[in-house]
Amino acid sequence: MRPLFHPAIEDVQPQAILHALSDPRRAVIFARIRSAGCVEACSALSAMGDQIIPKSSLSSHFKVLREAGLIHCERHGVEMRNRSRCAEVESRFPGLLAAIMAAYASSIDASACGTGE
Amino acid sequence: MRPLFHPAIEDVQPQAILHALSDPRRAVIFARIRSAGCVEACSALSAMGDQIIPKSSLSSHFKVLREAGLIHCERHGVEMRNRSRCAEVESRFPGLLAAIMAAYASSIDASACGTGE
DNA sequence: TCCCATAGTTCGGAACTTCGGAACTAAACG
DNA sequence: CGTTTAGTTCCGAAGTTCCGAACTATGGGA
Repeated sequence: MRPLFHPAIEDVQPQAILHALSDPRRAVIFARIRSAGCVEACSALSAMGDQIIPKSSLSSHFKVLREAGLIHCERHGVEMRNRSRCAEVESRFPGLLAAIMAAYASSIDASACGTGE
Repeated sequence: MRPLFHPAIEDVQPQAILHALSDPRRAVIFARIRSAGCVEACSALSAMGDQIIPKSSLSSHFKVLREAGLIHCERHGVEMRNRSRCAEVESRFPGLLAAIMAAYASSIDASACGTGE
């Protein structure tokens, strides 16, 4: 297929990161890759809570995360290995990812107090 | 005219903030309101560098920022006074705005510093 | 080797969002 | 009351996102 494009860390733009993470489903995908440390296949992420994300949507979410500079994707046999690029992003934009992920975590906490989700 | 809607701080969602600030023009508008401390009229912001933002677009950018919980808008005579809600947002999502604005500032530095995109 | 299964990508159309000009509303002032 | 200034609403064009169907790439058997 075509070689996957990954931006150099110095070309990563804050608006791309914010846009990528402004979709809650992408934020969850990224959170999982980030906390899994290094590797997670796309298919492992298709079931998200009670809803299923179609493959084509998942693929484009991964593309957005990749092109924003948030993850690194590499083919390994038949599946894709996804690593977060947290360390690089952290050195370019200190505190950004931590603050964003903490904000999501606290808003999930808050909504868990009342309703399901 | 209409009673302007402002979300309560506990209803503010991180995805709305990220979405609002993922547009560089809105980020610049917000940065100016934030650094001006309290008040800035819409019209003061229509000239942005070399490009002019039409009134209707500006109006909807303000609406997005307001509904994301980032600014407070109030009519004063014929013009609008816009205050940032930084302190409230900071107490709900500590470090978030600072990290985002610092990221933008550093990416502007980097692009001003020689190459440009 | 060929065929199949699995994992992801691309295509394309429907649904949604954003942009911006023209028309509108609201307040201030003569 | 008419005019000016500041901002909003309306609406069509342009752009983006979503997701099913068709496609491509890789690995494993017969």
